[in-house]
Amino acid sequence: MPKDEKLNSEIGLGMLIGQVHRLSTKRFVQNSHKFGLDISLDQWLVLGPIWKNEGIAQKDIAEYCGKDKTSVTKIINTLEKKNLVVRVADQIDHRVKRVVLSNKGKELFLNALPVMEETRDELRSGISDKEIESLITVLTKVYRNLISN
Amino acid sequence: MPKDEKLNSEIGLGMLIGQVHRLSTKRFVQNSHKFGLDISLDQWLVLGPIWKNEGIAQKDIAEYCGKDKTSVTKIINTLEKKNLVVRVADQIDHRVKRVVLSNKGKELFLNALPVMEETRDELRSGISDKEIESLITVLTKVYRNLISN
DNA sequence: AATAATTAGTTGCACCTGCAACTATTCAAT
DNA sequence: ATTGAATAGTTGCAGGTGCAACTAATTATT
Repeated sequence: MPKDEKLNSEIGLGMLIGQVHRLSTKRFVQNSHKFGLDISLDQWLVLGPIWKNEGIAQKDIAEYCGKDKTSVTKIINTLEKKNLVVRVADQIDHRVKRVVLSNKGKELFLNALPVMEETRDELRSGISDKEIESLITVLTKVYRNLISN
Repeated sequence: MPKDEKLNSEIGLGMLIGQVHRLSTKRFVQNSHKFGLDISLDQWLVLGPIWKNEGIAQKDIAEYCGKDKTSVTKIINTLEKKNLVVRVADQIDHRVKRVVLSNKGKELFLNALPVMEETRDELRSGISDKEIESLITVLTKVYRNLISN
């Protein structure tokens, strides 16, 4: 049974979103390997706000990349195991932990930028900017439907 | 272009898709609880092809719902643990295992239909059919970009 | 000041995913 | 018929996710 037929007729929106999500995270990892790097999409997503805001608190990371705080805890665990970041206890509020990039972490982040580029281009290949824009517009509406409990 | 801007535009679409995916699977589970059921979106997705095609082989389930064969193996493990399906060895080709719904599985599938309906309606609330259609069209293009290795 | 409510982060459990390596079976080529 | 390639499914490992329950620290209430 040809994949395209099934696709047009019966595949639902939810399933389509799931497919695209899984395939694109997979593609990102594959591309990172092609560039000689070893980083997952989610690790990259967590690295981002730390790059932009050295010493950001974990709860703010969670907010930035829309992840659960437990997910952030665990991703930072693996980033710390890889010596890419360091947790520093806040000296004023002893509950919060501030996360800082190591030199290795900064290096990896910069090296991963082209991976992002390439993955993005592969995703959008043959699709006009106008189409991408409308995609983002509608997807954002769906997002808003979901985020409002 | 300043690095910060570039970063945002690069991450935008992928992150949005990730959010929508995670939030919608979450919403499905929440709704299933609201209906007094206990089923995950992925379990539902695997149940579907078995419902439509009693005795379907696992590799066909994987193709139908676009999942890895190992994922299918493990989801069917949990479905079997929940007594929703049964694996039956094929009498001709001893490699394949055919999966069959139990009565409990059939019942759950039917009871979960309204959960699907409701989740779908929540996702699409306030969005025109035309917009959804264009969303699916563009997303399908992205999908095709990704599926062609 | 003492108590209660919030907040940041962690942990354990159950589930989903991808990859590589593996078993067992069937099919193809000689 | 024997060997070799392909196929169906499983397993182990590492990672990501959500939920509930938990610790520790801070803030609000009285």
